[in-house]
Amino acid sequence: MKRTEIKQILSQPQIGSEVIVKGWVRTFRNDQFIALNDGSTIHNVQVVVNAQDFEENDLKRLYTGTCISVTGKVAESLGKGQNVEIIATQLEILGDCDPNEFPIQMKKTSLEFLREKAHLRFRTNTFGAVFRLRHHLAYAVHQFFNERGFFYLHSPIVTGSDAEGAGEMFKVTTLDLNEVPKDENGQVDHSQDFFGKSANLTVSGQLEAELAALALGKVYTFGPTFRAENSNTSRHLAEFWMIEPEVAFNDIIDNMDLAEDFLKYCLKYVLDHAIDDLTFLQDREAQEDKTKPMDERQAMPLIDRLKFVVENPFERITYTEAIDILMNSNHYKKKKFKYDVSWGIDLQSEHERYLVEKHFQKPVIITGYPAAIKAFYMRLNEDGKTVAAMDILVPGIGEIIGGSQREERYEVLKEKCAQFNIPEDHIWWYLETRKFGTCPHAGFGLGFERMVMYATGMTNIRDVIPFPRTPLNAEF
RNA sequence: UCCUCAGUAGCUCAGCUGGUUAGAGCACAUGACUGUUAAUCAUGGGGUCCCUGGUUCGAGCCCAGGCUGAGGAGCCA
Repeated sequence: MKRTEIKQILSQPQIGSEVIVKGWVRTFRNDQFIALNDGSTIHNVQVVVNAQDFEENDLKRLYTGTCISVTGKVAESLGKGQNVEIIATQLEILGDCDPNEFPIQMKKTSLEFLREKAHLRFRTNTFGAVFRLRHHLAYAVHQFFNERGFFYLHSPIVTGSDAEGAGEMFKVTTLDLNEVPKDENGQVDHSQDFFGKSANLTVSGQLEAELAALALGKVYTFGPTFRAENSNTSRHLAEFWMIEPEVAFNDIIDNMDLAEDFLKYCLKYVLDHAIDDLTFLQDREAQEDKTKPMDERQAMPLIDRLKFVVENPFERITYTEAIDILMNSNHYKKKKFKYDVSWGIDLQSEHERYLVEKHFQKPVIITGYPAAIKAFYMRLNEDGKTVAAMDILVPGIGEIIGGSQREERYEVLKEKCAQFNIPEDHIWWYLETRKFGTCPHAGFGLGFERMVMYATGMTNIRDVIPFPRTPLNAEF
């Protein structure tokens, strides 16, 4: 007989049928009731063992974490906490779990502690819920694009390009680091390296996605991305997953529509497919909030927040309007901003938070940033001083999406390269697409973990990726 | 990288103005109970007070340096 997953037993119970369930003990209460979880759902199934039917020595091995296989009959529960339970007839211990060594307990443990036990934290309700939700979101990403005729493009992870300037890069080399070959100028001689030139881990698949979009029409990337920045925040990782759609013939308005539809689709998908896990995380957040001061608590419960985003249009404003709102705010007049506001500045975190969390209290799309503070490939507007860039800001997270209409005009792009000190021979292949059948196109980048944070309500990005890579942390 | 805060039992934490043998809850062991819901009750074992150095008659507590973690900032997704 094959095992039945707990999710199925709980959702479609067949009273009286014999089943085999396998999983990990969460609690063993009253020497009689096992709360068993197999990961298929946040919920446990209650297994009832009558002491006289089993070896006492076996029952003594049932600790939190013990892996067991149970044969038994599905029955209506006599207790109050559950509808069905399994009356055990056979019990096999598959894996013992010494409670004196196993660090995970059913009582509260801090996320910081569990982060140091990354190999075991999957066994907690919280991380079980988070990683099931992460899966659903990833699936929703592919489904969204597939339904709209996009092609999934695998952009390279190792790249010889260092032109994007999106951040510090991790070097990839097979040179002997103890005896690095040098050229006549005393520089590292990468001609002897694996690729015959210096290579790095990618910081973005965008440029490659543009190449493909200018032939396939609509593409998206969804893969790991690496930044060697020494960032120590709850919103940054050295290795994270990024989604980058790129669409030929789209302008900045189409781009905004796509991004808004995309976010709403993914959040609606988890509302429709993972409500149990969301409910657990919502309750967890509510518990957590009770320990916080009033002004740090969530204004809305998690599920309501997600529904609100799904059901309401995002606010769309220009950078210039954003600056006006900030300068006319009481907050500004009372000099509560640490950084001053004037046209031309890069918006600081405090400014973005004010706009999103205080002024609009909903997701906001800001467009038309000054050209000087944005990347070289963004399309110059007719005013000659702003670019067709867009950032989507959400409450609690800040920037979740950054995108733009791309500069498709060869001469303008060459001029921008010169302004940004990007040697043309480094990205000659990118420039060639503007020479051979160029067309307007647009795209954006979304940090997948930021979306997982928003959907789960988790407040530290290290808790929404299985094995977070951050400065000084690559143990697992 | 900068600023702030923290580090005490396996976990979550308390520890007064520097003063005798460092505490609680959970976990664990033993026993009781046996339809429990993070079961409950009783008893018990369990400590490199982050590390190094200093001040002091005396340091978990004060000082200096370091390590680690968290929050915020910058960079960004």
